[in-house]
Amino acid sequence: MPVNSFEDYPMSWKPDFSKIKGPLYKAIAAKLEADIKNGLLTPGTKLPPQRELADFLDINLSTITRAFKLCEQKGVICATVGNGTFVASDAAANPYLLPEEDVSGIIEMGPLFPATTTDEIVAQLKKMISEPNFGKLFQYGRPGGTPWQKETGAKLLRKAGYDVNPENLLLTSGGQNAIAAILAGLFQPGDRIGTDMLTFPGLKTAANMLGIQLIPIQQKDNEITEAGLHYACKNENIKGIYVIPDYHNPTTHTMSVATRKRIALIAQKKHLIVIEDAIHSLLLENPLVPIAAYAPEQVLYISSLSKVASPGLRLAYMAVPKQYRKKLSEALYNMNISVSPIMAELASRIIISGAMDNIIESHRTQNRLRNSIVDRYLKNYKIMGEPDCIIRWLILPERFTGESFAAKAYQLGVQVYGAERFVVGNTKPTGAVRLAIAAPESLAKLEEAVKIIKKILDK
Amino acid sequence: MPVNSFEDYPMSWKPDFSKIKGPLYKAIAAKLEADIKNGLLTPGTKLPPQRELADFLDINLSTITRAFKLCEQKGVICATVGNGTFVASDAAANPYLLPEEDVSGIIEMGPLFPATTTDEIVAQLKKMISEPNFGKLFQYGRPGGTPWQKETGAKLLRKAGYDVNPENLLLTSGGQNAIAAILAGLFQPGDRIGTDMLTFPGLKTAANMLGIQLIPIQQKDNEITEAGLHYACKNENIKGIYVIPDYHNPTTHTMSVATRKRIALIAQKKHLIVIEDAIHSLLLENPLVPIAAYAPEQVLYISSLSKVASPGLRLAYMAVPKQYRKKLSEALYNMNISVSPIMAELASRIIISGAMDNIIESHRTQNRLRNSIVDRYLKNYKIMGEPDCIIRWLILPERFTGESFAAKAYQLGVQVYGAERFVVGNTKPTGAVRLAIAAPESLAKLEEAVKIIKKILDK
DNA sequence: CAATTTGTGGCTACACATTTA
DNA sequence: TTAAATGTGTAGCCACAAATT
Repeated sequence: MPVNSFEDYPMSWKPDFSKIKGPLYKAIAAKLEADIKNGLLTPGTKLPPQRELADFLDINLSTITRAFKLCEQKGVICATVGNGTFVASDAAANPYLLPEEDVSGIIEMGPLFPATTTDEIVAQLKKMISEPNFGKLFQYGRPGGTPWQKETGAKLLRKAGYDVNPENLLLTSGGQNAIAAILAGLFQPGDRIGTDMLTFPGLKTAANMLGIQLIPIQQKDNEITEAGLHYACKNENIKGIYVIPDYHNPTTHTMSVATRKRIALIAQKKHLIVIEDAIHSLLLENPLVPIAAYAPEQVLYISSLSKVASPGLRLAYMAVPKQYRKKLSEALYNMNISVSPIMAELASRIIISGAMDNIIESHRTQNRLRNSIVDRYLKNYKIMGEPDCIIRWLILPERFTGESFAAKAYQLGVQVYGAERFVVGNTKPTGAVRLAIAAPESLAKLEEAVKIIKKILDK
Repeated sequence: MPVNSFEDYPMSWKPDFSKIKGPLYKAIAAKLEADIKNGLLTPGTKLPPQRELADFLDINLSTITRAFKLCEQKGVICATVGNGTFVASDAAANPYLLPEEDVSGIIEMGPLFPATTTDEIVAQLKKMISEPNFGKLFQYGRPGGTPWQKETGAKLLRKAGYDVNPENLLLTSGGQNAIAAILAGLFQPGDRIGTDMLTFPGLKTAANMLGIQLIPIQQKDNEITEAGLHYACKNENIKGIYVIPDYHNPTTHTMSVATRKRIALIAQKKHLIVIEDAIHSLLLENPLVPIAAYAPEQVLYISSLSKVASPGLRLAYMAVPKQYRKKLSEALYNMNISVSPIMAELASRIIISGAMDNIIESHRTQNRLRNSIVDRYLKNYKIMGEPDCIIRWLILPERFTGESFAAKAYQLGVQVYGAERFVVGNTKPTGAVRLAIAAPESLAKLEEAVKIIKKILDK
């Protein structure tokens, strides 16, 4: 029985556990999660201090801590020493960026579809298929890729500004596959990874599934600060960081050389595992040198073909420091055994033949064209993103939140994603939406969508 | 300081923690793991009781328990109430069944390569590629597959004796991918899954990576017993089971109908998640009805194309009960986004066109031919496995362990895998080796390998 | 069948470090 | 700068239940 009555105290959460059965801490965690999911506790709400709650429930502080830890690992709350515990900002948002099942009537600017140029790929496949030994590719592939596939991969990465030894490459079934392998193979449940305050939702969902926590790192001008990174290392005990150096998803920001060098240096000193997602790097005409080049022993550099060549290839190249190679090969094996040998071979030929250059160039042309349409209509609004980029980041007027704008747009026939989907931890979401400019099936559809967006903004 | 001196007691492990820094339980766990890995403690060794160790080290019992729990989750020890704690039987074996990097001079009968018949597949691909809309397949695929791909998948599963609603199918990038998705999506670290005493190593490694424990279930005549399963539910608190009903890997056993029904019934009663790996089922001319058919709401049924069509397709069909569909789709998305749309389409056409029947039939013919060679030489030994099966399970004379035989065979130029690689928990490994009869590149090579094996046995 | 052995898991106690005021 | 607020993590206590003797 509580010694004091707390009925007068303003506590944001006053659960009742008088008639529960089973472990207390699990019941508390379950109730907390349920109350968040059903909207009783809204994102950003500050929970009562653990001590106060323990007192109120007349149980030990540690029992609350354990309950809260469970919820924190599920990503529904965020706790900071000295500051308190908060309901996570994205607790209510759906982080899975899947295309809608029924898209009739809706112009899709949500999922990150790239421009489509497949003729050269099909041509290469046709050539390949008529060769006498082609059938052999339907047998097992080599886990992580063959030496020649790695060599062509290295050739591609060089175009992105990273001169890597082919031996250090592993092939994966796409960028997401690489990320999942890194998380499952190099991290444990409960481990922490530092990220930008807004980041790629595929990382969020994978980390969440594997019980790995994402910690937003303090930023200035869209870049991680040195102090913020040091802080996260020392006080948040992060084991690694995830960054998107070029055309950041969703903010489109390209990281400065100074920050790249700084991150590399700190990573080396603190033995951080750096996940460098170069998802868009090949879209840049003159890519900056990646962090991986400054700290090759610390950085897992991922170069996916989805956005620069074709998502259907389901292929990415990952540069892996020697110290992590064995664990990562095993993780990839555990998840997929090997990449598709046909796709791996096809990709190699596209790279070697020079077709890849044409493909990338045609993507750029398409992207520029589409961005010029976007600019034509939205130039008076704050809209981030460069001509070669496949996304734009629209900062909204005060009166909108990301989600409210997205909902309005959906009503009028355009799907966009609000900032809430990209938010990490208890970062306050900015009022912004991401526009996937390459997703609409035609330029006309894109124009139609942009007009609708403009109309909402103008109103 | 310990009150008593334990120097006279026969303790199998007497670590010293007088000058450690950092958390005690972590130090204990690390030391234990290290002593197992470096061979100081051998597989099967009984460790001192937790109480005794706690007394000896003059610390609390719970601290030992916590340390042991860490090691148990890594799979290096196995604890049973009332019985004690043992070093895991496979703590020293390499569970990754990868082909050797340098295979020169060695006949490969280790990794589970299937027979190779690719002409029909290549022909289908050629037809497909010349169609006008082929290029569209290089865009993003639908996560989990398109409706028509699911329908053809259902058609295939019907051949294996499972009449499933296409809606309940998900496509995965192979059988291992399906397993990984199930483990990551439906289980938590620390959860337990019941298995046979010997099982597929790909399950072992994936479970190990994800912190999921495998619990061997008591068997009789190579089949899980009802009592054993009840026991595991009640006392080991298993959340699911993993079974290979047809041509079990590695023992080649095909499960009786009675046991299938029994497992289905218990699964329904105890709400077990049943993972039914039908990896070889399509190789049987008249497959038995799977467990899934008796308990469709409990069973995840996996039908991979690797062993019956081609590993290069990197494709499997998974029948998923409605209650698990969302979580599994998300898990697959987190690991791979989607299957390769080209491979999925190709597989569908192979199935619809009837080419799949020819492919499977030609695999059977090849397998029978190879098995007849094996039988010719080894008929006087205890060798399990039927004519259509791609593996054989050779029970060794007393004087061999699986590993010792495998080592001897390797010396003489044949790679086979010893029982140790398949063992779960602290099961005592039987003296046996698995022969992958379809792996040698030619019949001549197979014959050469079998001769060598016979010579070792005859000696 | 009873006593003993042995591991399990929940809750508690407490020292500590950081953040905020 | 100091004191109060607040979360973290290790170690300890204890009731319990299964397996063995």
